[in-house]
Amino acid sequence: MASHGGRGRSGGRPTLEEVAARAGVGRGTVSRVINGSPRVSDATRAAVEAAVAELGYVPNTAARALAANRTDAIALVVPEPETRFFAEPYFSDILRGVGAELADTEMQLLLIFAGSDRERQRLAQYLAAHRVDGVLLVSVHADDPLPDLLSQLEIPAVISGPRSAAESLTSVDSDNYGGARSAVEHLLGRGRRRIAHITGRLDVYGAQRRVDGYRDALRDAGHPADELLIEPGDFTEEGGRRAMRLLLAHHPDLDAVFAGSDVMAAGARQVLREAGRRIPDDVALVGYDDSAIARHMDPPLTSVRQPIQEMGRAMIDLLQTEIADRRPPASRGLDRRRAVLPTELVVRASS
Amino acid sequence: MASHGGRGRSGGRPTLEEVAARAGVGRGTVSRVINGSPRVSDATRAAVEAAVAELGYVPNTAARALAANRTDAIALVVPEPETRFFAEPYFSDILRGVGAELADTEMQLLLIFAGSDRERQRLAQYLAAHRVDGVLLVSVHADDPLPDLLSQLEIPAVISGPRSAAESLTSVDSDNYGGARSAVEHLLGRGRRRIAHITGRLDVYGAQRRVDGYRDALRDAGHPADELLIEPGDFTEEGGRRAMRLLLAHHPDLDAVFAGSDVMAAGARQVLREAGRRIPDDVALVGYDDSAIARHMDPPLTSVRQPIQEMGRAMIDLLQTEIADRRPPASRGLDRRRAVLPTELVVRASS
DNA sequence: ATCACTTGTGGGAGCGCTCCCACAGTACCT
DNA sequence: AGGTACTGTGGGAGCGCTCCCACAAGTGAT
Repeated sequence: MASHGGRGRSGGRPTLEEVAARAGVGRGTVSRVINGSPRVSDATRAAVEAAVAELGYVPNTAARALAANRTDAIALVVPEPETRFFAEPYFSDILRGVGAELADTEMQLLLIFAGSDRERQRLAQYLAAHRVDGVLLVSVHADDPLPDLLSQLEIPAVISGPRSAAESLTSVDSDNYGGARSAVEHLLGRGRRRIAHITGRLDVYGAQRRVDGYRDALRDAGHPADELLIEPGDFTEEGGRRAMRLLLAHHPDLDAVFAGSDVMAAGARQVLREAGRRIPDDVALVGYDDSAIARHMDPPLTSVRQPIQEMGRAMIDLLQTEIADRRPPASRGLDRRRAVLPTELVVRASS
Repeated sequence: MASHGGRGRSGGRPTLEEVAARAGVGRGTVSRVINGSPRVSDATRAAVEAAVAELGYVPNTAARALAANRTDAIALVVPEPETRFFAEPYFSDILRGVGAELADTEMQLLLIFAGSDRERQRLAQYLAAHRVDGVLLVSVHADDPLPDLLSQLEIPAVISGPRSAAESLTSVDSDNYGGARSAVEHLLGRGRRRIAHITGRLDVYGAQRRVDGYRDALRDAGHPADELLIEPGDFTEEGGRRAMRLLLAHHPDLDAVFAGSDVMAAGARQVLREAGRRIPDDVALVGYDDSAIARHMDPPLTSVRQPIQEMGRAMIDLLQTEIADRRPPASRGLDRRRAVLPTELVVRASS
């Protein structure tokens, strides 16, 4: 286990060649062992592994990247300013999910913010230099040029939250439609009838799908949606407050609010409380994301849980496949892959 | 400006050699231009730059890393679980500061969490592979083995928040002692006399220094500190609550609280409010960090501002120096560098 | 005119790997 | 006996740079 600390006589790090000499084999064989090729006899493998341990050999990443034309690194690109990244639990949850999935890999994860023009400039340079094997995109707006840049540079990419039903990149999504439906059906089941919806940014496809789910749930239950009860938000707490104020002003009789995110629900809650409405007695409240905010809200917030961990896992899986597929200049099929993961309603005291 | 998109005929990315051929010069000359060497005539430089633009040349990072034995990347290592990273504004502030300073550099910043044993394992591998030129360490506890590992591997490192007065690594710090003094002097100036202190984790050197500043400010003003008014916290909100409860129970006559962080001040505020104490009328409250929390608290919190941006700048500066110094196997002097930056008291309604 | 230096330039060597071809050895058919 | 196939192995070539030596050309002192 313990490396004897015995480095090559030159004081530098040991190389493949030195390991090979020590193990009494050729350079190619050591390379095969290091890379887990099956075409090595057990005895040879053992000898090489012993030499590796004795010398404390660690492969030189740069040499490997140069020779193999891959970097073993992928980037998580957040096209938002850092402030939003830290403010929104969604991002850190995704990061955690991806990180967990990557933990047993050799892959290195890079976190790159591309909120400002300057940062985007840097990112473009970075991608042009092919410093990563693939890219994970989160929270991309409909008009963002990034996906085009990526396909132009032929860099494998997976997007979380497709930009539209016709998303051209491989994508991972949660079932926004189904999640919204289950939230509204839950409220209907609790006897609520005047159910408002504070939407997310409508240039985000997932937010649209939640509106669709909200509408369809009401319609299918025989209570077609009152379009006026749909108030656009923007995923921020302040947006939630603003929307809630408008809703209260125009529809004082509402008895439930389905917010497109927990953060907006938090804003809504504040306004409701200031208006003297009790939760859930007067107005039931349901959020989306099931973030830490939901658990710590007073009262605890019913919310739609997205399987973030699984989404991270799925993103990595798909990206690895893309990377592997692209290695030979394959027939880049039009079979864009797409994963949609189920959501789960977590019922708490707010509804 | 616009790259014509004309890649080498082979469809791959253009190489130095191709740029050289196009510009009618040798490979070495192109390399000199790319790396900004002054030993190139203006005419040649212009020709090379034109060729670079026409071909859309971007240097191959792996080849450069292999040949030059450097990676142009540094890591920001956070020896904490990700959750704490996202919960504490201090980290994101530091990240922002470092990121801003790095924006005009070619340097790439990597964010690495080393909270769990598994993550530390990975980090050790990572460092052993020398995948970064240097390391920025934040929030390291006194008994952490990481600094030793770094000096063993001879990886340049700068630590933010030295572990002790005898810190062996190059360090950047804010003037915790002076900051605490100014907070206490401010409270004294407002006529407060029973000033309590909720400390940070005392295995963090900066937290100790704040206690020292608190003590000395009181002593120098002729009101030696009542040691019982010093209550240990742990930088968390819950810790702030706990400490505040104890303080109120044992010292109901206190008229001011100096908390070692804004987060703890938020916890303290909650307990004070629940106990019916008005802020600042009954009890004045001062925090530390001047984070977003301080601005958004009700009432807004007086807090000691650390020049995070400047600290980030200083860390990068010092690290770059370390990296440059180490390039030739220099006489590793014992002249450990250390920067201490001044703090500023931001007075708001809470005091 | 000679020498000594400086400036700008070209290109060889080499960084530490991966990829792949060559080949020895063994096994199992014809 | 020859063919065919597969397994395990060694080592050459080459990835795209940087470093550095060599050297031509110019400059100025002797």
